Amino acid sequence: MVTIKEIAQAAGVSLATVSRVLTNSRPVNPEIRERVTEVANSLGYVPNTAARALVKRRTDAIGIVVNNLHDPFFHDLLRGFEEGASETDYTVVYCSAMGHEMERKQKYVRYLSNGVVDGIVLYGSYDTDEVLVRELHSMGFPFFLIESCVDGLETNGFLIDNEGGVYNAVRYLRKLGHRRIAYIAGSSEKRVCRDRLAGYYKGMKDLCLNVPEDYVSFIDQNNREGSILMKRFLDMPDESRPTAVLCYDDAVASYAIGYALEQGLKVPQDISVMGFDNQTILPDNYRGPGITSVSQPLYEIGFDSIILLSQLLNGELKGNVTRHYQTHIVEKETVAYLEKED
Amino acid sequence: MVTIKEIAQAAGVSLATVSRVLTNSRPVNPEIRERVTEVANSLGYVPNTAARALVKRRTDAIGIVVNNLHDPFFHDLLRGFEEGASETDYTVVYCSAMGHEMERKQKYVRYLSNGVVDGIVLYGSYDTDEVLVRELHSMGFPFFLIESCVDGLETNGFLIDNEGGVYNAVRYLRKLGHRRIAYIAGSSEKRVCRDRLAGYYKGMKDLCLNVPEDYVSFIDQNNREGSILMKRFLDMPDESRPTAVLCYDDAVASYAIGYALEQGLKVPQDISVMGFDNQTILPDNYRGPGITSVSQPLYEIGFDSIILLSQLLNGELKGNVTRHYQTHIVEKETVAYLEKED
DNA sequence: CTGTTAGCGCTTTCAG
DNA sequence: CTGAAAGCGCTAACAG
Repeated sequence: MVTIKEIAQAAGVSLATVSRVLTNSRPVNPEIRERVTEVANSLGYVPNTAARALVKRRTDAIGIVVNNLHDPFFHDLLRGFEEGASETDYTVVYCSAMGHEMERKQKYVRYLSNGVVDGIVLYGSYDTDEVLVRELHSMGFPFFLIESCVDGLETNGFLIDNEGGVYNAVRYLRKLGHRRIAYIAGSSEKRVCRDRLAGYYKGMKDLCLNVPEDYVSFIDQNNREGSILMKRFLDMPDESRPTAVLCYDDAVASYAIGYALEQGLKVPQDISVMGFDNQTILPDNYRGPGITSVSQPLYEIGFDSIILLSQLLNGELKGNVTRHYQTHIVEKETVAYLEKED
Repeated sequence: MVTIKEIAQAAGVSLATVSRVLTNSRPVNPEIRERVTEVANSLGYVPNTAARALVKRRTDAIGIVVNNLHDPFFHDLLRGFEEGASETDYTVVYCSAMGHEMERKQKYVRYLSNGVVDGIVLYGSYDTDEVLVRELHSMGFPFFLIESCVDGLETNGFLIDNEGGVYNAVRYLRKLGHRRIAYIAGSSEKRVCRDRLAGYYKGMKDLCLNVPEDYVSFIDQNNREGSILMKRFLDMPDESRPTAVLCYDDAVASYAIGYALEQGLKVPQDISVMGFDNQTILPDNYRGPGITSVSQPLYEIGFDSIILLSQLLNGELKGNVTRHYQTHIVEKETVAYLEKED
């Protein structure tokens, strides 16, 4: 490893001078400046991030921590992060925890938050993340939450109106004539999923629609279970079988639709299905009809989070930033108009 | 920020003792050990990564650098990286350069390679990456290349037999009766693309098949161009129109097929199309038939690269590691058997 | 078993 | 404009 000490010796100047040249922090005799630059280049000098971070207490880097980076759900968000990154001078690094693994997520956050990056964007609403958030908060470390918040803590972040999104979806289905609307819910360990489920209940209640107990089912581990949950709905007797299935997630919707199609049914003619997120890319190379979905602006959220965090780090932002994003329904091909119903 | 100094004061011991407790590096009186641990916890101590890295000259982290992390191409590779990461104790971070941006890639590599991670996995075969590779090499920094190599440099890495893969694809198509086989090639700035194209030419030559000049066309910027290149093939007169189009990439194949389908043609009945990579997820929510493809073991490559790099860092590997992965053809739905031809 | 001390590589006062 | 020196937070000898 080449250090500034070696450069100083080779150029016959002091450490301080080399540092000044390399960081452009103070005027230096042009001749010396050139000599030092030359020596540094010829020696292949690369500044030591750790040493610099230690003394400057800043790294000019931002970290992004998510679960399951490979999930196609992240496609749009990632595009946003990447575009955002190229708009700032910050170096951007990503960390991915598998599954719900909170230990690893914590490990990543700790690794990053002390001398590796200046700020963190944390994505996700697992309840277990609360520990991390509190830790970051009490350290006074700058961070930005997406889809997450902790009671009683003033934090910067973006929230999506998940409850309202599903609520509107229920109304939308009702307007198209549906009354028997079932729901596939996500893990109750995620606030996002609970909010969406609440939106479903609220919508059904406000529209005076009946919610039989077996109209709500939960994904346990994996979105693939969407297919078996769909089977349950389809196996119900004609008079009680739902005419529409609302899914907390496009991925689940894709598996649910996939199952129906496999059974020789037509979507939406035989059953309507609706998702959430309006993901541009779906898992397992889904090839069914375009999924009508509650859309959230994932690209913008990714992009804006980087921009805002960088402004936060530069002190360009006063006070806390909390932004609420609204959703809107994107009509595609999986919801049918119901002529009339009993 | 809580430092070990503060802990030392609060616990009434020396810095060294605190360090010993926290790193478990040496025997410490159990009573003191407990007291220190307690104080550290109550103060919310988190070790400073930068300071530790500086003195230990190791961070127990690995960096992965790619272009366009959001590209669905990376899905399988990412899964491999993530699984690999959870098998080791290394912290794994990802960096993504947009497009071909070599400057940013270099910036990331420099950032990482000095006090942030102990080793880097570099993915990609852009010719411009050679500079980075040489830099890493001359620094003596441990790194691992996927799909990349530099003439005259002994490096660790994985290579895929791209040329052989396309060569076999040509033979496969020929066996099914195809003689008029066209090729859509990728950017000639990537060695991978050049190798695949070479495989095409070699295959065509060995099988004594004619390659009219307009049978080979190049993607310029974006894989979406696959559709206009397909149009060119389809617009050719009956007697010279290719019966099969071989694409350097599944993404391109998906756009090419998409165009044909839009024109009301049937794939493979009207034209056969074949891709490369056997990606499980395709861009823009492709919904055509399953693409017959030359498969490379992306998941394994991702997984193994992490494992091997970690072994390399732990000195468990002697000499350089270079592994060659073979490809195999995965038959799906986009290639037809040609009854007979003129 | 514990404390003191010397750095890791770099930036940044403070003198000159 | 330049150099000497202090020190960022931590670990690793080296003494005790």
